[in-house]
Amino acid sequence: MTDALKVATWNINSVRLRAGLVERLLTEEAPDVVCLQETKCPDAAFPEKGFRQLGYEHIAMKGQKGYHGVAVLSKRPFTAVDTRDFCEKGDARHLAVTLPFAGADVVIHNFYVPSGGDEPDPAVNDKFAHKLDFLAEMKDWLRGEETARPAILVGDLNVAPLEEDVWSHKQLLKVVSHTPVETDLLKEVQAAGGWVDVMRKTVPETEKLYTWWSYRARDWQTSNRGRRLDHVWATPALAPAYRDMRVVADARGWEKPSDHVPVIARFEG
DNA sequence: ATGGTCGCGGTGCGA
Repeated sequence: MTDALKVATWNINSVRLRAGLVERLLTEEAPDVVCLQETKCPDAAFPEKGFRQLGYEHIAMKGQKGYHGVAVLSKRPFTAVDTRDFCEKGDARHLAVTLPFAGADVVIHNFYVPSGGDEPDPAVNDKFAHKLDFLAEMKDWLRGEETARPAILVGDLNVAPLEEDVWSHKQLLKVVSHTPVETDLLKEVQAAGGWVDVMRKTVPETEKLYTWWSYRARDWQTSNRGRRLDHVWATPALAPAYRDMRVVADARGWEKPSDHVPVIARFEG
């Protein structure tokens, strides 16, 4: 007997404003699990009714007013829900749900890593210092016991680690999201836990791959100055179950879009 | 050419 699991991740940039877009994704793609970031919504105001009506009856959320916020919508019940307060700032940037897949309990981590502001110098920019601290804490925590089991990590990591994860490696070397200090640190997080960057199993590192296009471009599609800020990782125990993934780039052209698009990964075991 | 656009909450801040 084989089991299949379709996991989506999407920085929605206000779940209340774009609940209709989430419902469109649920209807058109029917993922088993959707991890949302930047919900910008207190838990009491989360627009869950429409999601439940579409069969996503299991909802974990960690919201805060106006900023950040993560949530997980699922067709399958959770056996556990946890959150960790990275950097002890009280920010809503992490949720971990556990659910059954192929006879085992799989942990799905949903992350919203701090964006880091404009100036890539931790000495003068507290937001960039926070981002580096957050990534360092991920590196220390997401290893050993935490990664010795089947687990998936998704989310907006706000770092485009590879040269072909940005429209111009050279022009973005001093731009927050692609500076060497960040890309090196993100690769250390990956290596420390043995995490596999499964998106790059489907699209080789030599090919461009983006999940985000700025609102500031006149025409996102024509200028196509994208970055891969959203990621799907799997532990070595789960990586063999990975099948494929798709970046739903069309969603950048939907009405009143988020600046990020969904990534949907499929596992079979 | 080094700008530009969003969402939130309430006219500035974070992304």
